[in-house]
Parts: sequence; structure tokens; C-alpha cells
Amino acid sequence: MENNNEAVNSNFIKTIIDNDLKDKKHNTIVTRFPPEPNGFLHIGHAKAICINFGIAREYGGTCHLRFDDTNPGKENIEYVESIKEDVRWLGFDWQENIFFASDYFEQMYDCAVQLIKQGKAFVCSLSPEEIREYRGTLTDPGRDSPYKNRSIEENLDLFERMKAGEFDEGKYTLRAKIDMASPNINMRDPAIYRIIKKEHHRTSDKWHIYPMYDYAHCLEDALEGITHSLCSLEFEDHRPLYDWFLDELNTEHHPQQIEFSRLNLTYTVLSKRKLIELVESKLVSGWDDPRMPTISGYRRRGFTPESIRVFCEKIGVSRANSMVDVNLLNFCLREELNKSAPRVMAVLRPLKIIITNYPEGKEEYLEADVNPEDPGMGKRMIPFSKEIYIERSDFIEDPPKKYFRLSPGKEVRLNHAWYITCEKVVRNEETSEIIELHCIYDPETKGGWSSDGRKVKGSLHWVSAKHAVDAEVRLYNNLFTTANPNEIDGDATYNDYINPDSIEIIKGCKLEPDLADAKINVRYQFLRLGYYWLDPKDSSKENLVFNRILSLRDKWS
RNA sequence: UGGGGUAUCGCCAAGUGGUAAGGCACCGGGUUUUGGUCUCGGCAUUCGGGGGUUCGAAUCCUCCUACCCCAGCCA
Repeated sequence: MENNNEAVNSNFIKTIIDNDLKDKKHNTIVTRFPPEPNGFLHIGHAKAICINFGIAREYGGTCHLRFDDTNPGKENIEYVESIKEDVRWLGFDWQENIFFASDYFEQMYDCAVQLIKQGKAFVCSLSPEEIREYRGTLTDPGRDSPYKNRSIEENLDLFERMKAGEFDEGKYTLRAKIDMASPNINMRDPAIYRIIKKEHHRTSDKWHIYPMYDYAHCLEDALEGITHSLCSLEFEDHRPLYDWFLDELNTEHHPQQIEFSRLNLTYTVLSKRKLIELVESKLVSGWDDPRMPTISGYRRRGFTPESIRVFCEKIGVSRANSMVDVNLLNFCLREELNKSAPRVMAVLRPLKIIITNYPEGKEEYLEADVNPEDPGMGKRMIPFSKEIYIERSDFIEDPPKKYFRLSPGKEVRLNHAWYITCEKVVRNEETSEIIELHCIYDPETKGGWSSDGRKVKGSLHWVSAKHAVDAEVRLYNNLFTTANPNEIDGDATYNDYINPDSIEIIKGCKLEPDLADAKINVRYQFLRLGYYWLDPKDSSKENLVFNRILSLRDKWS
């Protein structure tokens, strides 16, 4: 991937890796991104993806994409496809290293048998409710299951019959024998296999028992020779278990689990539950609604993979719970697009201007930079004629101080065209709504320059009325009105903080004619407005639909 | 009132005993045919709080406080 923007900072994980390399604990680094294929990826996952794939890339190691598919019924193949697409879109390549937990079911089973033989696991007949009772509480120790001292032979027999599908779900579990009095609840004889009689998306009906996360995950990592197993903070308490399994099984590899804090973003929710709620309540149009913090949402909105990668680099990695200002993400996008986006003029809310001293029927083409930040992008020609549109918000009849756009008697520059002065405001007699403006232009200012050194403060974007193409434009804003929708007070629900202006659809927008051939995948800067691109789903030649990816910074409005 | 974590500028975050990086945001000045960009400058005498060790502490010791995570046959 070519980019010079992802300045690489260090963090505590890299420090650990540096030391491991220096101490010859490892010669090469292997990480993994291990999603469960039961939902769509969001920007929080992007952080994990960037960390894992990024570290592998930086150290010349490899990063595995591994689907943690140990719970059929929750998982399905559509999710694995969408996850692959998202990871690829973000710019990462797992090459041949794509794996599935289900590939290891046989080995995991063998390991479980080994644990039973070592007297470290037993088949438990307690019901889920009973298990909960026996587990104790945060402050009180639990009690041993009455089935904890079944003979190894009996355990072996029962476990094999669990595998064979002889029993109903919930009837038995295989549990590790650790310590029911452990202050760490995860160590209180955790279940390692449960009976699930559901079709698995890869192994079909071959299995009737499925391994639990704690047991499966460490084995997957060990089997793949992962060197550093990076996960989020909530798994910290699971690390002793992770190590316990690998120690008891004496695996060849014993990866080191390292936890970091997950991403929170202002004005955004990232929990799976809340995201589902947004989709199911139809507050958004789907998982790829441009307002969604999902990867597919950002993709459709028009965000770039690089801006997301740069963002993930900039936020750093630490163990402190944090809430990152969404402005940082926006900054990353603007920083990139300012350099790369072709400029174009578009009037979202048109106000007609008649240039009274411009010849009727005349038209001429004016030259403009495609991108003043990059002269190499060349020039374009823009048609001008007697009737043009400007933005309604660029005219105020009775302007406030420091307003340097158009108002009666005031002269402004039409970008790349001429200076104009407003001479008359025409209103609808009944509604008194302003319907058009009469202006005169100064023929001596072609291109937007004047030779007399006259200063014109305002520069407006405009579009020739008879040449303009129409389009629908969709403006997007934060989905929530509160910076932290995760923490809302009292009896309000987070639905009370949904931003009613999170989407605004404007029809009849007037665009520079070249935009009739706007290309999908090109992110344009609508001059003075922001960055826009064609909606990948809803736009068509006949009905252009532009998404506003992001507005420009605006210190005035 | 069990266990595991975390506390450095409004938001992220470096810093690992030698006297507080950087980015975002914000505020000013300049440039500018985008009130964009760019550019210059400002923005923690202080590191959750109190004690202590030391010539010297955000970094070590100690006590305290706040917040986060854990009682799925989810991951």
C-alpha cells in the first residue's frame, strides 16, 4: 500500500514485541484478527484490524484472518463474506492465511480427551441454573459440582456419547477442573464443551458438541503459532485460563495474550446490540447506511480506507478506557481529500441571478484548476451565461457585520468568472420570498481578477443555469445529539438522542455540467461546501444522487 | 465489603529517576480567486489526591479516591 501518511508511532505492544525479538523469544511475529462471523464489522474492529495487520506488516511477520466459528446458530457464511470484504477494503491482505476455528474441531476434541485423561476435565450433569448456583458470586466462593469426581472412564464414555449426539442440548457439559474457590470466576471449573444440535455453516451436522471460547481460542492461537494474541481489555480476566489450557496441554506454542482498550467514538454507538437496534427499528436504512459506524457504512458514505487507517494510527494503543473525538476521524478524511479531490462547483439551494449587463444568449467557457493543491491535476472549463445560480445562503439582504458574501450594492467575486454587484432583489409579491437577484458584472474582471487592485473579499461558487445538471444531494450528520450516547441519564433512552438532522435530502441541486458524467468512486470537493461522491447504491445516470462525505471546516456559518 | 485493570491539557497519547513529545479541538496573526488549504504564534510550573524515599519523582514506596471489566452451556 502506498501512502506516506501513516506515520508509525510506538506503543506498549510494540515495546513488548521489540523486547521479545531482542531476547530471541521469537524470530518472526504472527498475529491474528479473529472475528466471530456473527455480525458486521465497525470502526472499533478497524482498530483491531489495523493493530494486528499493521504490526505484522511493520515487523515483516504475518497476520491471520481467523473466523472464530464455535457457536453455530449465531454464525453464518454471509458474515464471513462481508468481513472478508471489509478487511480487504481496509487495505489488508491475509494472503493464504485464512483459517476457521472449525478447522480445528478434531484437534480440539483430542485435546479435551487428553485433559480428561489427565484428570483435568470432567463431564458435568448440572443444569445451566445449577451451574450458576454452584458458581458462587463475586464475593462468595463456589462449590464443587457433585459430578466432579466421576471416573476418567466414565468421563471418557460420556464425552464420547456427547460427541455422538446421544444427548439433548443442556444435558451435559465438559468442564475444566480448576478451582471453584478462585477469586477469578473464570477459573471456577469453566465449561469447555457444550452440546449444540444445530447446523454449522462449515461442518454441517458433523458435530453435536462445540468448544467454548476460552478453550478454543488459545488452542487456535497455539495451533497457528501465533506469537502475540492481541485482544481487548475485557479478556484480561480470561488470560489465566488461556494460559492454564496451554500449560496443561503442553502445546508446542504458547502465544502471549496482550490486551488493549477498545475504541469509543463521540456521537457514535459501537455495541453490537445498539447497532442492531438502529437497524431493526429502521432508524437507519441498513447496516451500510452512510450514517452507520460500520465499515460498510463508512464505505458507502465515501470515507477512504486510508483515512481510517491513519485514524487508527493516530489514536494510538493503550490500556486506558477512552472516548475518541470523532473530529479526529473527520480530520483524517479532510487531510487526505484536500490533497486528492478534484474541485467542482455545485449549488445545493439555488438562488437565481440575472446578470443584466451580460449579453442575452451569449455563453463562454472559463478555465479553472481541477485542484489548486495539485496543479498536476490540470484544468477544466466551466460555462458561463446570463443566468446563474448561487447558494441562497450566499445572499443576505440585510447582512450582519463581517458578512462578506453578497448583499444589495455589494460586490463579490464569482469564482473563476467575474466580479458582480447586486443591484436589485426580486420578490414574489404574495409570499415576499426572494426569487431572483439582478446583478451587473464587470467585464474587466474576467477570471476573477481586477487590474485596478480593487479588493473583493467574498468569493462565491455558482453554476450556469442553462448548463446546470440536476441532482439529489444527501447531507449526513452525526446520528446522535449527545457526545456519549452510551451514557444517558435518567429514564431517557438513547433513542431520545437520535439526531433528527442526521440525514437531509435536497433535491433540485444544480451542478457544474461535467458532473453529469461524474464517476462512481471519485470523491469530489464541491467548492466551499465539502466532499461528495455518488451514492454507490442509489445513484444512476438519470437520477444523480450525491452523498456528502463530510463538510469542509467552516469557521463562519 | 472478591478478583482484575486504568488514572498525564477539553479529547487521544508519549514519557520507564534527571527536571512534561506529538496529534485533534480551541484561540489569535499572516497568506489565499474555497470564511477551505497553508503558515506563524498561544494553549499542563504540572502528571487523580495525601504522605514518604531521593540532590532530583509523572516515573520508586505508601495510604487514599474515582472510573472500567468479571457471576453465558456468548465471543
